[in-house]
Amino acid sequence: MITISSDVIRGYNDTIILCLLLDGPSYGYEISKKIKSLSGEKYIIKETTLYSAFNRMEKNGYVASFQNEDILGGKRRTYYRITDKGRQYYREKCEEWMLTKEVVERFIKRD
Amino acid sequence: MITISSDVIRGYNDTIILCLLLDGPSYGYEISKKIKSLSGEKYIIKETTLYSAFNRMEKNGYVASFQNEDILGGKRRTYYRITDKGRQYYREKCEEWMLTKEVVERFIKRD
DNA sequence: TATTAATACTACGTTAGTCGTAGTACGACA
DNA sequence: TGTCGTACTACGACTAACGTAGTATTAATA
Repeated sequence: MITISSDVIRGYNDTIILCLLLDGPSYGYEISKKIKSLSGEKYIIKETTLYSAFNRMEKNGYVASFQNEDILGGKRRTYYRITDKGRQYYREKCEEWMLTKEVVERFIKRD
Repeated sequence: MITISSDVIRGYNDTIILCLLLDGPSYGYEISKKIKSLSGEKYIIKETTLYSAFNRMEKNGYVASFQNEDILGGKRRTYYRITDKGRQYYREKCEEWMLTKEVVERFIKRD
């Protein structure tokens, strides 16, 4: 089965994560499961990649984190929510994606 | 004007270069001009990126280089031609592109 | 004819994202 | 009691792309 290598998806990890956060706050493990299932198991993000993306994006102000203090039989987690700045960044990356798609196809399609 | 950042196209530089070499042997400067014009100036590859891609791909056996000994008023250049292995790699990357496109759109489109 | 612009590279150290490996800790279930 | 799943964190390695700089030849222009 063909899967997606980290090299080719690299530029879109942040965008994918932000997109999933549009639905509401989430945390590492949940995000990684969602990426796996929504991609039809074609892309499995590495834990280290995911958590370093969270750190990077928090530094950049695209996401904000909080702890789930109200643990009702659950485990302690670090939740992330998307910020307004993150929403803006997401929209820009979507536009860039449309453009990238167009341009790459101009080269790819000529086979 | 929106342009394409190196981060998002990163995974496809080699594929784009190989694609242009399908037309026949070429060299650095020519490839960079072609990328610029074919992309509608939306993507301008850096010289260092381009030449290091050539080196990498030659090491991997995707391209082979030769000098233009027969200079007729032209400059000395290093030409690259795509190999069979490179053609195979190109085809694989095209398939991976189709898949990546599908998967990324699954996330991007939900806005 | 002198100078500038365009061509065609090469060298080198830096940065940033991903990776591999490893380890911690808690809860559920058998 | 032990294993599996969950939910992370730490750390060093790797590599593609970057910025900057410099070299050398040819073509165009003043």
